[in-house]
Amino acid sequence: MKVTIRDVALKCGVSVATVSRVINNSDQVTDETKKRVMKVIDEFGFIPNTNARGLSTRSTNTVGIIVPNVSNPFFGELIEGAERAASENGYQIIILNSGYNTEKTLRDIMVLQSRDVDGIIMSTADIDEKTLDHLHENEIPFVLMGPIQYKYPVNYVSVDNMEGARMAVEHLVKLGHKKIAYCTEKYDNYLNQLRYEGYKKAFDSNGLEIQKGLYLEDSVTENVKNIISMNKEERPTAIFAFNDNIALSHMEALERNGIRIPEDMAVVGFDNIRFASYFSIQLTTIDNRQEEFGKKGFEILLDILKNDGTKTQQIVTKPQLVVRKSCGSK
Amino acid sequence: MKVTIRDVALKCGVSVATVSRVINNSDQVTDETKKRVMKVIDEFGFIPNTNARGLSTRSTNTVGIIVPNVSNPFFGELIEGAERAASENGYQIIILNSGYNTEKTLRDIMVLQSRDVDGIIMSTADIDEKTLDHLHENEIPFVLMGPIQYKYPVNYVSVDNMEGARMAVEHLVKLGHKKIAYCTEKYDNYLNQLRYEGYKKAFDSNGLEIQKGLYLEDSVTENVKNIISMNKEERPTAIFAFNDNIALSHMEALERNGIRIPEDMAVVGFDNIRFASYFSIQLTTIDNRQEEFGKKGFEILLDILKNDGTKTQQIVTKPQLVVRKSCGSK
DNA sequence: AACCGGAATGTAAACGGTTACATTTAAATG
DNA sequence: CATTTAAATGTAACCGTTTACATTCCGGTT
Repeated sequence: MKVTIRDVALKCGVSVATVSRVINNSDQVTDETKKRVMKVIDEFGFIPNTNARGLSTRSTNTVGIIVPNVSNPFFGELIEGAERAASENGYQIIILNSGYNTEKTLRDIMVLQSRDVDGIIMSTADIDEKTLDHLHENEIPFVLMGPIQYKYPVNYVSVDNMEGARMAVEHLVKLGHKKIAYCTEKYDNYLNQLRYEGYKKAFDSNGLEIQKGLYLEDSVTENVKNIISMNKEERPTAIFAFNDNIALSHMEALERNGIRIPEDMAVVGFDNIRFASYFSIQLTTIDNRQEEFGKKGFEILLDILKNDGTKTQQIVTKPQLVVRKSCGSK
Repeated sequence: MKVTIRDVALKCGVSVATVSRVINNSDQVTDETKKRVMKVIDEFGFIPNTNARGLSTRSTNTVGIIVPNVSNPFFGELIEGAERAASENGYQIIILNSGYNTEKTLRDIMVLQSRDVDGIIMSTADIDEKTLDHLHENEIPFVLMGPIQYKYPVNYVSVDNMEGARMAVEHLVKLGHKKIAYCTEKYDNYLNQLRYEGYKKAFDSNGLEIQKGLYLEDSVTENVKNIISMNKEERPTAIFAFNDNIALSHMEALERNGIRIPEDMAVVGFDNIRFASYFSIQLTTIDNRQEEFGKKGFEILLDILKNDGTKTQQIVTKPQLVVRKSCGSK
């Protein structure tokens, strides 16, 4: 049977209130009794029940994290950063996997609500207006990982996506590329929009025109089939991929078709996932490691919780170009 | 303010018991009242509080998962499999990141206890005798992912590690290799022991002797330095790595030193992590994908919880060799 | 010796659900 | 129409904490 605060109190010959005071180390209990109670707590292996505690204090020292895919190391890093920061502050995290599904995301939020989490950290990948409305109406403290547009200001932390894309494409332009494909995967969202803006900006500021037919948003196989079917005139000499995963799968498919990287095709990604640095891959990309963001995200949340959450914070970090070998430079 | 079951009851003009029956869809409430209550629940956006519920039922429909490193996709997959299975059965999971730290693991277990989780799924990577004793004494239902030795039988699911290692090395032997290094990273544990057993077995059954000095357990840099310092006589022609991560980092370091894979050195890994299949990597390895295990693990746990947990289950799956290009065969 | 005040401790009502048991309701039976 | 019975609903105790408020204790003042 589970040992409760009452068992401890009984054994010590004190009241539950006193035991409660001891485990919350209140200063209004004698050292002598504190010691006595502690001894019994140890002896009994008493662990205070967090749920009961939360029920009475309305705070569970828990924050929820919702990501689209836990097995994607990109999000794994985000979680790790947040978990570490949380842990250091005596908070625990509950992780939910939304599977890139907005419906499930909303359900996940309710699950977290039903557990009295103090706040939520979420990736923007699977959030829609309805979800934001729900968060707003229910006055749930939350921080988003990624940029967002909404009728009210929200807390978020993100890299400057437009600028990152611009830098990536600028890098290609500086290397002499003029036909640069934009490869994505039907990411019909704000993020894609921002990065595409950056892509355009790089062209504009260099007085270049974007070729027709180089916005590729089908499956990788389709895109690559498309590319190899182009004649020398049309075929891009470089690819800017929406993210590293897309870059890598395109690289793989291209190589399978005898197109060498970087000799025949330069490639830049976005995110700088861990594998991008692997010797045999060596992807040039924009740094967007999530661990730091996870940490920052939690800190903002904590700030909201401790102080009051009246003002929102937006943190946008400056992107960094990581030059490796996939563009042939260096 | 948060809306409670009492608010709903009041508004409907029924008792809390009835509302409770509705949300638990008990069959002893009229369709008519059920409908009426439901409407108010919707209208109010009432979400039953899981913690309060758990407090009175002693069951939270939650299982905890403890892994050493969430940002490692190997564990990510494990989590994903478990999360999916849990979700399908109306369970939620709390994920804790132990950071390969046995002390933190024990603390994590207590955290989960304090939250009244129904059971725990854990990787064996950071478990010691003391932890197992704690689990045992506190009668916590748990399932381990990986093999284990303990004075009592425990539930676990694992690939047959010895057999997997044997198959991997056998593959190398069949390709004509006689000097095969065993590369690990101070994994001074049961898993390593098992895989090393398999390594030996492959030698034994083929009437071969293991060369001296080919058990490499330093850092990657050290190991590779060690290898390239060997003369043609001693230098291994193949590597069996404790896992894919170690295989990959050795491959990278070797290539950096001008040793080509597979021409100069054949490599086999263990685990078949996702990146092992990448075109430019093409690592031959033993399949040990965790998603299926996560699922199985949860199912065992569920079985323990629903029925009673008197008998333990050990599931050991047959390993599968995945032949790619890192050994030059094919 | 009576009194005071602050520190230590105790009492009991929350927190938001569930559920055994009690009660009401309504239909079925003689 | 009175009685029985089963179904629907209500009452209140309980799950394990916290905490406002009440009480006791004890040394210090007059």
